[in-house]
Amino acid sequence: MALYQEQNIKVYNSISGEKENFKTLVDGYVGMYVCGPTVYSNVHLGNVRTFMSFDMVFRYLKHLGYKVRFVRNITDAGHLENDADVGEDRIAKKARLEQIEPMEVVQRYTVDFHNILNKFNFLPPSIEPTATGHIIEQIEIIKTIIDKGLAYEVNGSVYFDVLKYNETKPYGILSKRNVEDLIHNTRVLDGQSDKKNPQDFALWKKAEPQHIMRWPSPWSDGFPGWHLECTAMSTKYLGEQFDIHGGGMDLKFPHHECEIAQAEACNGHNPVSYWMHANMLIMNGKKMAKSTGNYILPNEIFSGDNQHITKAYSPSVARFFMLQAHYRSILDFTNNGLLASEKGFNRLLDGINSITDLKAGNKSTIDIAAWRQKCYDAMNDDFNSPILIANLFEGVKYINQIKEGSATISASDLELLQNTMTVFTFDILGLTNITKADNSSDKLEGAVDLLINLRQEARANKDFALSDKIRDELAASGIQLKDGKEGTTFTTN
RNA sequence: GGCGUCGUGGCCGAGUGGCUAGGCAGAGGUCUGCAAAACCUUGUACAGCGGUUCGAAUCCGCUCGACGCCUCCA
Repeated sequence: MALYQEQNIKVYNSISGEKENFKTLVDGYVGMYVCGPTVYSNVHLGNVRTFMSFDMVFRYLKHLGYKVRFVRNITDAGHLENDADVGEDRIAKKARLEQIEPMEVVQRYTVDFHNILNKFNFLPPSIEPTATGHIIEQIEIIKTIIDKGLAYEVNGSVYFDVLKYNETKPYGILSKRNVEDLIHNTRVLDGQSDKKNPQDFALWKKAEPQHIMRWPSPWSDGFPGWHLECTAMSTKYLGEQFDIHGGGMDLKFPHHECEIAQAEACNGHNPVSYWMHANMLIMNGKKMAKSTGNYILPNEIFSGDNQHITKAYSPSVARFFMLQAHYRSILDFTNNGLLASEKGFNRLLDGINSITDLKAGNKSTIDIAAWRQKCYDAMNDDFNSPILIANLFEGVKYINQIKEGSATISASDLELLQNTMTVFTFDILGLTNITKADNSSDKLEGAVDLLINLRQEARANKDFALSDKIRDELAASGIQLKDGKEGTTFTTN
């Protein structure tokens, strides 16, 4: 029996606004699509948070024994500067600014994206398709929607007819908007005279003569609309209906709303069982966004080279910081928050790393099985990582109590404790055991051990001037000695 | 203006109609030659005003405030 059959998983569905029991379309399998980045500049920390939330979801579902096909696309074309649908393609604009080929921009920032995600210990998705690799599929969908009378062509561009669609299927079910409001509240921008109505959106755009990124189509040489890419790729790899569609909260409208409309128009049914939206990472109380300049790059966190932070933080500390908040909550990025997370994370690792020193007794004074289930309950409740982390600290408390002798544990429970701590911390939360890796530098360890021994001798001889000199000078070069019951250890920073 | 989310103790951040979130910081203690570290214990709370209820910080209404979306954005 697979783990997922033993657990009662609830997922918050954006479309209903409620936590729902998680039931997959095909038993044992999960199809999950997440909107990936537009690769026109370096990925910032806010982007990372969204992808990290779904990395955690992916990891947990896999842990539960589901066979998960996780598709996360790369948007490498079709993303317009503004939604009047008259803007320039973002990639093409960047290419012209930097005097390089559009695909060079795509390549550079795709590599950057993967590098950053690797540093954060992301699992690779099952499939990572690109928009430009699916032009044919997108054209086919447009043809179908036109045939059904829900899209129209004007001057080589094709637009989705929102009002026509709304006559049979409600437009706005995800973002809780109605077309009436949209008509009254959509800003009228210059240059969108091609559209019948301002709320219509582009499925295909004719390329202007100077536009470099272009593909042939029945309507014009041009490029596909942004919303259509995700419909084409999710349909191709996950089918007309699949289990989970994720993305940032800011994509709810219009992007995901348009996806629903396109899929309904093309295939005749709702494409997605569970819509999941990760909330924003903010800084200085404002949304982190490339377009406003209010953002921090992951590499700046690793190097400490940013005005908003006082020191460098490891990727795992940043990951821990973000997972300490629920994925549906807004999270405020602060230096104090990271400092607190760093200390807490180190405490968690110290606890885990000392499990191997614990000695089993005859019986357990702690109910490990119940505690383990609490860890599952936390994740089952809409992937509540903050509660899980609170439970892991409860585990650290158990470890310390056993170490101190105020609690005892049986051999089988000890194994369960260790397994639970490591599985949830490393496999599911995706954190890495950085202190262990750092201290495995053998040469340093040998040298410091020598000094530790010299200091012990000095202390035995009550030569505290020498012992303190060794301690202080090591500290000055970033090596901190820790006197414990079992002898002296050290950490580097 | 419309739609939506939120307002928790010094800070971050969960959750909940009655029963400890957790982390960091603070306080006390254990250990130590002294420290540091580590560990143990621990106080302070649910924006304001009304209402529902035996009971609300948790539900409802209003007020104030913050943020997001409504235009590209994870």
